[in-house]
Amino acid sequence: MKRISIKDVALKAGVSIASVSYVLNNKIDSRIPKETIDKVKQAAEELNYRPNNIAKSLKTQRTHIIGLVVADIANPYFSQLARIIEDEANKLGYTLLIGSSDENAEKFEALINMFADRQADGLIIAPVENSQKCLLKLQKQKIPFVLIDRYLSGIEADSIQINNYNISQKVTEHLVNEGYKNILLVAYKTELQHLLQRTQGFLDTLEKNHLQIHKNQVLLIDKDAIDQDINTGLDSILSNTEKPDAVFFTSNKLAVSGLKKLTKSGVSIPQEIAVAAFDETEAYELFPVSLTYVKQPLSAIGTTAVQMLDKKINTKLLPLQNVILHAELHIGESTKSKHN
Amino acid sequence: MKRISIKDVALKAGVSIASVSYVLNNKIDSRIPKETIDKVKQAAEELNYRPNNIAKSLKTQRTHIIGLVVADIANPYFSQLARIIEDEANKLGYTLLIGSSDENAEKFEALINMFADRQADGLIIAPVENSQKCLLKLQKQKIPFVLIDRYLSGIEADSIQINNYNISQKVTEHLVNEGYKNILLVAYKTELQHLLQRTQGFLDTLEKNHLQIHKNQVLLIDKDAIDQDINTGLDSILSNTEKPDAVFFTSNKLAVSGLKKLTKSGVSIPQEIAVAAFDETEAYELFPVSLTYVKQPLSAIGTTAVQMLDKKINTKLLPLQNVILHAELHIGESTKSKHN
DNA sequence: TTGTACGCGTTATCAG
DNA sequence: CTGATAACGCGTACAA
Repeated sequence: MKRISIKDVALKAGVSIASVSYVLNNKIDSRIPKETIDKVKQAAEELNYRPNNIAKSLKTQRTHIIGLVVADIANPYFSQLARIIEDEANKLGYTLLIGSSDENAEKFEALINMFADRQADGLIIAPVENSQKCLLKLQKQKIPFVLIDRYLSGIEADSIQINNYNISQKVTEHLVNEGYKNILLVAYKTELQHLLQRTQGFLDTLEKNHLQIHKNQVLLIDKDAIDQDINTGLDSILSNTEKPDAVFFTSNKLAVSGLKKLTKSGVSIPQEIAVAAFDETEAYELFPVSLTYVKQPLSAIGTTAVQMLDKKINTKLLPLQNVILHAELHIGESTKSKHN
Repeated sequence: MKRISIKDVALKAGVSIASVSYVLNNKIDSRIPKETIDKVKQAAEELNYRPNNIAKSLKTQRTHIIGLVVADIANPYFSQLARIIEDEANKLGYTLLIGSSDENAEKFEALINMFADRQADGLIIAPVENSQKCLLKLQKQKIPFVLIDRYLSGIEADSIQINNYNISQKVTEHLVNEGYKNILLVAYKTELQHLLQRTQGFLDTLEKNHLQIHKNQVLLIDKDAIDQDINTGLDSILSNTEKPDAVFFTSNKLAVSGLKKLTKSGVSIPQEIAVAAFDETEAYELFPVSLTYVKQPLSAIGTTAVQMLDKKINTKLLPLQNVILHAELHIGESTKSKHN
């Protein structure tokens, strides 16, 4: 019981291979008699013919595969996004290949190469630090791609970003307005632009509000040792005489780790310390206090990414496009002002 | 700047394409002179030759692609599992294709067909209700697959399961031993065997301990309306005179939804009602009381699934294998006995 | 409508 | 025994 090929269909229908191909691809410009069409369709049906995508790809140079590179598919931010991308990709006739880079430039490059070797039609990429050369290579190879979540300085590429600087300002402003004066920012040690913007938005807003910035204003965390750095960092800061009255975590993982730590340290939220976080995750829902957090437009990011990529795949020489989508601030009890 | 093909390498090295193929695939049985080997390797290197996987697949009938069908990649249980499977698959030289079925038999079939059309070498599948015919078709097509998480009655297939019945007994026994006498089970309305076993393990343990089973002992939830069903279900049960003193949730999503509801209803855990849950998720960590939960051996499930599948792909006529892995009970504060 | 070259490796076969 | 030739896998699309 071997695979049914187009040849078998042609034989059964009593027509040529070419006719079968035309009929099955609806390329009936050259008016093929209705009779032939019916014969072919019936034969294909009866034999349960399934075209061989591999042969098709070999000839057409298209695979209808989209590769998605995320930092870690186990991170809810990326798995939620992946799900949205999967659905949109399927809708447009693509199959999704997913890979996790672990924020590691070598793994990242290996993934990109793997996707390139598989001749994915295009890539949706959350780039990691120091992946510029890799992306440049991709551009040289003319493989269409769209950056999401992050972008890199020194790379001119299509991208979808959110208003990181702006929303970070908004969060900070909200905290300031609620009367918090010593706000701690917890951020990653990183050179990723989108994360630096979050920090910058924070700092600029403090300054704008004439709050002086001291050296412990920002706690930097190594992404490879989150729990540990949070533990020692917060321990040190909490034992200080000048404890912060609010903490702003710039990612979901930092927030989850930080909230665990604060709880374990017996800090009451928001009475003792207020908390604001980035991203949205199931975990926030089980925290006893409803959180103030930055809600990213995941659906829009995912669908836009796929649609942009699809357009790039089908159109040569499209002008670069950098879409900025807007995250919104969701206000919860965790930043309820002390003086209200 | 078009793709470099094997022909280009042969030309540059001054040998035949056959020799290039042999050298690059390390098929040097027929002792090819070292000189030729070096020339080929150098030419390939200089031209930066990348073999065309599509052409290779067309000939060899192997794609080195594994398809993974989960209920929803956005569910942390599946995304964590997917990550493990991804890593193991890569280690064995496969690329992972992921699809979400939404527990929907039609989507499920569409995914399976898509993967079959892409000629995945094998599939790792979390089957949905009423997908028997689809799996039988797969067997007829001789596409190797391994079932995970669930299995279906009426299907003889390789599978990896956990000790659902047993661990459910263990959880129930733990609750009984802690002195709880009116335990509510929250489970899905379903015919999926692995979930029924969880319920059965629960019921049998009650019986064994001479606890009478009343009609509200099990709250059945529609998977498509979890929050809603949990809300109304728990409302009704909590307003009863005979309130349960413990609740056992049989999945992570049920637990998260249920814990939200219990908290909102002002139920104190475990003083008023104890809670045990299934699966492990980040969300549990932010719940103010450390939870008692069933920890599935995700790593073992993922790696075993890939290894079994790999073996099936490479060996015809392997005897069926049903691996049972053991989940463990993790005991937290949420089931701390009242009389201690 | 149809014959057929082509996309690109793999591997059986055969000549040197 | 080395290594080149060519059939093959299967659709696509141009030329006839």
